[in-house]
Amino acid sequence: MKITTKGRYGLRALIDLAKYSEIEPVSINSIATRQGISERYLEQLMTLLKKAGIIKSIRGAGGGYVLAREMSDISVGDILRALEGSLESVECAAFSQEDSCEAAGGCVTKYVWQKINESINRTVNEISLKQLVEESKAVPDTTSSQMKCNN
Amino acid sequence: MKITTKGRYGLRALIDLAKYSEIEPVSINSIATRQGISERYLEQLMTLLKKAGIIKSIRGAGGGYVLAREMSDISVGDILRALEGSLESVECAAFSQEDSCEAAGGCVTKYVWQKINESINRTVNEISLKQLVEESKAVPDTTSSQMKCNN
DNA sequence: TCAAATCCTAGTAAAATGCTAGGAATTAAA
DNA sequence: TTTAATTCCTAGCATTTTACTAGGATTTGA
Repeated sequence: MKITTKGRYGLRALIDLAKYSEIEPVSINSIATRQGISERYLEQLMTLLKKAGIIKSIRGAGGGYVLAREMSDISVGDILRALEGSLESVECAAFSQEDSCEAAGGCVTKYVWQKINESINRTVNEISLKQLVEESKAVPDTTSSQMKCNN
Repeated sequence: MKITTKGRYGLRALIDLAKYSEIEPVSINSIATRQGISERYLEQLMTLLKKAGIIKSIRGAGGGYVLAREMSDISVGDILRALEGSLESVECAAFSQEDSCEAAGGCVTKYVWQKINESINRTVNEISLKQLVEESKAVPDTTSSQMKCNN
């Protein structure tokens, strides 16, 4: 029931990207340096975010990444699902098709998993990247690379 | 971000235990058979539930387990936390003591993790074992050992 | 005494996590 | 046209976690 480094680093990277990409594309290297994340590892996270249509890449010298759409239109849910895969706490066949699970009728725990899933997704869908970027601009700028915290 | 077999099997086992322990203690073997769970593995889950004060054990022949308190007083949150450890999606030093984390002041993602944590815990704390047992009694009895589903 | 049960410690194969490594392809600028 | 900066792609790999299995000690009702 933990969010992995993919989600944690990736969200931080994306806030960083959003802040710095208004003028020009932001390179993996610059994000990695500011955030204290391995460049090679971050590269893989950017690929996931790109596949999900959250960021766009610009290749070649002077290239980098920019947001693929408005910050206000990107939710933390979109970001975490892109990075972590489904946020479902339990993946239950009965959720998509009741009859795809033999037990569905007699399964009680199903309701528990569904409620957890709904509450997680509702929560992360309600927070937009824009909110976080604004919060981040309002706050003193601790260079993350200097901190021990890896969340 | 997944609930493991500990939480999934353990919750099912506890619903089973609650249903069958009204008259006499229920043995690991009988739960394991009804639920199609490895006896030896279930043993370890029962230890976790016991340590958490959710069930009591009665040793020796004819022994087994019973609930340590009223079903209505046991939440799914209590059960899952006992089995999975903390349900926090991210464990952040700043949650307990703001100053125990150097980054705390400048950390933005912190708010995201906290909201996810709160929503998960609120959700599972609201569901009682009693509700699930009643639901289970109301529903046709699919022997879980016959089903492929391992949730 | 015996058998049914919990209790306790350890081991272990498979999967997931969190990286690292090497180089190919693209492109702006010198 | 070369060079340097960048993304893109595939693979490898050590460590940790998961999901068990194994062996036996201990307790206790019949």
